[in-house]
Amino acid sequence: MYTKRAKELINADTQLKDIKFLGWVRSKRDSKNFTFLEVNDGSCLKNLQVIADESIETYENMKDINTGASVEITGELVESPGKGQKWELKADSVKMIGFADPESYPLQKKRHSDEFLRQISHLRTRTNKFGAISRIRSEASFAVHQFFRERGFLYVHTPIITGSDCEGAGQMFRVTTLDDTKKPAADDFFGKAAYLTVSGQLNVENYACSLVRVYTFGPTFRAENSNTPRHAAEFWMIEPEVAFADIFDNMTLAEEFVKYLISFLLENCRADLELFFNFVDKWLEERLAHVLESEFVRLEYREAVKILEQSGENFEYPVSFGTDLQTEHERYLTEKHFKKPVFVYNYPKTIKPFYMRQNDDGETVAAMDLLLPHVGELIGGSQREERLDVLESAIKNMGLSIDEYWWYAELRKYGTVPHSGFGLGFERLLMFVTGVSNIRDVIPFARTPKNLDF
RNA sequence: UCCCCGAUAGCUCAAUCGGCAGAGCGGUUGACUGUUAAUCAAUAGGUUGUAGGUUCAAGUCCUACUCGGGGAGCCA
Repeated sequence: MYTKRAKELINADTQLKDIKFLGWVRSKRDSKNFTFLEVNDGSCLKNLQVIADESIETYENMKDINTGASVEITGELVESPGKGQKWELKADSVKMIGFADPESYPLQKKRHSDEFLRQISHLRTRTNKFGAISRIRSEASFAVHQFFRERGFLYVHTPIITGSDCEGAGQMFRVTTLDDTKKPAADDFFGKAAYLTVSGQLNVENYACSLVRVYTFGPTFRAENSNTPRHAAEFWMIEPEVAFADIFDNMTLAEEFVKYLISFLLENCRADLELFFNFVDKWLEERLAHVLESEFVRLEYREAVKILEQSGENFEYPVSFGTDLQTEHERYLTEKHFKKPVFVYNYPKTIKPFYMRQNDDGETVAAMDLLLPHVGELIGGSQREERLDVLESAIKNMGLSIDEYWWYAELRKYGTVPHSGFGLGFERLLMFVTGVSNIRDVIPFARTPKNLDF
């Protein structure tokens, strides 16, 4: 007896005897003398069709086997006489492992709304769409590691708990064991205030300045009260950091990385992606192909402002040097003007954090954002300030304490090197690749303001 | 956090001017010898998000709140 997954059986080359198969019933179609079950085990998008004749000994079990039940089937994989599938499992025995009460089981064969499925996140991976997302997410994670490993990067596990009270990106969640948070932080577990990380960047820079090519890939937390389809309080971020690399090397790496991930998924998740091409976004396949073919635009912030000023568009927010680009501006650049991914770089230093490298013009820093059509900002990164005196005055000018960053500054004191890196929001990438429009649907159990179920 | 929209059966939605609470799907029961979101017949299922208010009468109008969606800000 061989236990097999649906993926192996559906792609089998020959008939197979003595097969054991385990999974959950997606649908049941019965007639007087026989029953068809569609059984899914999550190994692939397709269900395995099981046919059980009333003559088998265990046929009586069938009356309790309804949509949602877990089952163990043994039998023979044979060519299916029906249309729609090559193989089917002809059951010698059907056994119910776990009952699912059809009166209350919330999933029906018909399509459900994403909003409804979010309320049953514990069951939604039993649908085609969320099963597919789960497989794509897993494969994409693997591809991230493979991309960096092929290029000699080391994977660094940067801490989740941080003591820096300002990492330069958003509000932080406090971590405490105090029963009263008004007590002095000196009495707390770490003897100082602690937070969940908003970025592994400062730590991973340390490693780049000895191991040259490194990256982090882990959970990241923002306590911003953001109520949008693109933000979550807990998300996964990929942050490569490379020594001896400038802002242009950084953009080259980012472009290669994004293209690699898309190609990898098109090759390895074809069947799952087709669900999204067919039912989620009809332009998706074309858009992905277009990104792979395009050379990403590299546009200085100053140039971007000029293009926007001369666009003739009636923007709600005016464009001028020194203000950040608004969503409407980003969309104009990626969706109307260039119609492809755009790097915008060399932003005014007044709107960017202290660690970005100051350019010789005295006004801008070597920051870069990658903007994608229909997704917006996928990547934010920069060349880092490697000159100790410039860094220290930037920290001071932003009203931060140099003492807090002594270890970060010492990288510049001992054998400093130019280095660059970026952060890529993993869920945003998944949204782009699948066309799914809400971040809550590409992460298993979403954490967003006022939502901490499951 | 701000602006707009919404919440009616398990799900997706309808309900005219404020006047008897409806459909499809799903469920249940039955029929059917190869089904494919099976088909056919019958049937059950409701404190209309919560709390107030206006009215002879509220799913429908008003107020607050909760949750959801879209947009904005913040950002990945």
